[in-house]
Amino acid sequence: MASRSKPVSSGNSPANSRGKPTLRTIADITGLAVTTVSRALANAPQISIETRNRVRQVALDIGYSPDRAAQRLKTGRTNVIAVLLEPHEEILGYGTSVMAGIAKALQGTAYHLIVMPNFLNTANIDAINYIIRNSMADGLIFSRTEPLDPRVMLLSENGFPFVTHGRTELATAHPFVDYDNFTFAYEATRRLIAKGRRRLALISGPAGYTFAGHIQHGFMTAVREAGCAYEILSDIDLDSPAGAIRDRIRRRYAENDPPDGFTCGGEVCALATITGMTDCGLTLGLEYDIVAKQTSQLLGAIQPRVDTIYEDLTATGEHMGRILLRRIAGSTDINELQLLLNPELPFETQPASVAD
Amino acid sequence: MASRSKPVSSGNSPANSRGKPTLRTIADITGLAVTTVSRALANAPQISIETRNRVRQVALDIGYSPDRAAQRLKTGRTNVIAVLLEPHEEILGYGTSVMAGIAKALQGTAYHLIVMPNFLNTANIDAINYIIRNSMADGLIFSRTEPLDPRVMLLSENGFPFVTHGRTELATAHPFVDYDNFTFAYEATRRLIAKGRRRLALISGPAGYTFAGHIQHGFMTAVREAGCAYEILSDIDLDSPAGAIRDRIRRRYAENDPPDGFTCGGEVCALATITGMTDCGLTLGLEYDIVAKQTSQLLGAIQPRVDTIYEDLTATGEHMGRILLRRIAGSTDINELQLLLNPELPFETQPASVAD
DNA sequence: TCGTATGATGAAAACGTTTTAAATGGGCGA
DNA sequence: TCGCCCATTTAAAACGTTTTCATCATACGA
Repeated sequence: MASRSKPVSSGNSPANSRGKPTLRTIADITGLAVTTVSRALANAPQISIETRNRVRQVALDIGYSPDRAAQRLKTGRTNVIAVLLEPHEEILGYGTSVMAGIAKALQGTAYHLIVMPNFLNTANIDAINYIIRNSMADGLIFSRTEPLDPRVMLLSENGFPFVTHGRTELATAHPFVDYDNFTFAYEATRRLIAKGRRRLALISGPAGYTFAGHIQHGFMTAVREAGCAYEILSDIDLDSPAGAIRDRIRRRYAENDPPDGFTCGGEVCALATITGMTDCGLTLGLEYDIVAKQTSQLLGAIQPRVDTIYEDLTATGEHMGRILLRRIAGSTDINELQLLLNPELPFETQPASVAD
Repeated sequence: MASRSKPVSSGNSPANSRGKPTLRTIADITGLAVTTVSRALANAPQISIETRNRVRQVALDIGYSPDRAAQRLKTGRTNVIAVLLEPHEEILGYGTSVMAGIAKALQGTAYHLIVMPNFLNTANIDAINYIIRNSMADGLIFSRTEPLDPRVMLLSENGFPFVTHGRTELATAHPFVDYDNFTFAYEATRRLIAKGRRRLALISGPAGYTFAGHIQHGFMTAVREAGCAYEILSDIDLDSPAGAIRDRIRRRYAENDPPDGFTCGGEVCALATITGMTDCGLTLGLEYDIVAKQTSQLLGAIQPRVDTIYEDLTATGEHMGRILLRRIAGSTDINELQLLLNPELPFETQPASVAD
């Protein structure tokens, strides 16, 4: 009894020792117990509806918000989503767009987005191990999957919630959002063919990534259907510095039977290709054409004559965020955890967008 | 006595209920008290050196790492740095570069980087208020300051540690990292003049931001020194869509005395300018010149004839991170909390880089 | 031999939550 | 009237740290 008898509504005592209102503050004001307040705020059915409302009102009045550290300590949930940032993502705002999307999905939830950059250019399996072992997040998002991605395997084995940007060829299904790069490359290449181009070249993603294979597959399917000459430009890929791509194009043009149509997996690489061709005295739309994947507004304005197919990275991020939340909430229904975005459809009409 | 007598080294008991080793685990293994273990790991001088080593070894062996939530709850420190992400930062990887730099500075420390995107296009004063009130981070980083930036005022008043990318004109000094945009614009414009250009135009930052003023000031100083004709292109700025800039250039060229030299504050805007001029039948390096600020490898490779002056955003981020850590650690020495990066010097030779 | 300074360790409380288990009191059937 | 159940509410423990204060040898000067 002598120990801490309830101060019975200490009136205007607004906060605790640190100055921030806590459950205890609300308890003192309402005359309820901390337990009750906690339950009321959690909307527990066992608390009477009047009490719930009263508590909520007081919480609002004094500007209460729960202490994340305490919640995390008690529940074991971190309320954190981690995104692995790759060096390649610096270019053209890939990372920023995706993160903006993720953040959008996380808006209004208790989740925060933390960024874990991968400095070592290694596969970031160590970072993932670290995150799992120290339970630093409730879920993980990363991009650029490989067909047999060791990161996916590690996470799957540990039952750690994650979503990838990109698919794998692993037996066990896992949550992902992916852009249909096959269709992209197929359609892009067909557009070149429709423009009358017959000697086609592809600048694809870096070898080893699943999406690079999809792009090549789409390209190959289109050129074989049409029976065109084709080549996949060696020594360079989407991640190559623009200068390297430009030089490669110049070199290629000096050789026999240069391409007259380019399927480019990215904007920078399209610009670099144009630069190289311009240096050789060729004009886009006249002697050759380009169809490129577009992920920003840059290309459309700079080079309107580059035909593009759009990939909405912010939407991708938003989908990944939503799917991850579902996964964390316990969903195992793979249908609502996987999403293949269609190059044609705008964001609004995508299925998962209306799912919740 | 009956209560919890020490299990005296329960041998191979590796972890707690949740499966993660804790201080208690180490305490049980070593036979020490939790207090002692905590102190040993904190390298407290009162703990004998042998004990410290032994504890550290055991911690290493069992893969202990402290629970952030518990630390945070107890100490009130979050070990989190928040960075406010602006919409404009999607373009050309500004945000990603800066974040990569910040993360680099945070590497090896206990700090995590969390991203708070600013969706409302408003001044993000609300987000900052939220961060302060709920003590969601130990420090804050944001960019694009205004001369009388209300965010800076709010944070200063609350004594909340922060670093800005950009200066203000407020009376009370605050930590910042800034690029010397005056010198950039001054030198850029002088280069145009040196190339013989005499009708100069500027595409500056959006009105209202401090750095836009600096750029204009540098530009004006150079053109007045040389007595050239000049103009600051109205209706557009660095943040304008590339298409808008291109159109504006075309329109301007249709009028009297079009410019023959452009000082561009960014790469996209330089490319858009080139596009507009090309549309008017003009060739870069022949009829006109451009000097632009470069923040990526894009422009150099695409348009080598654009003269550029480099701003290293990753380095900027790294400096901001380091300065913020100093500030959080309690430094009030304004000399080591402010840094004006010189356009000429490469990163390695900057003062703050060697400071620690 | 005693008291005390010293160097090392330990017990317990606290941070703010959630959760398990228990208490309270009224209503109701028998 | 009694016992029981239901609807609410509460007490207390726990999550894993850090920190305040206390304990305990041991050594030391007298």
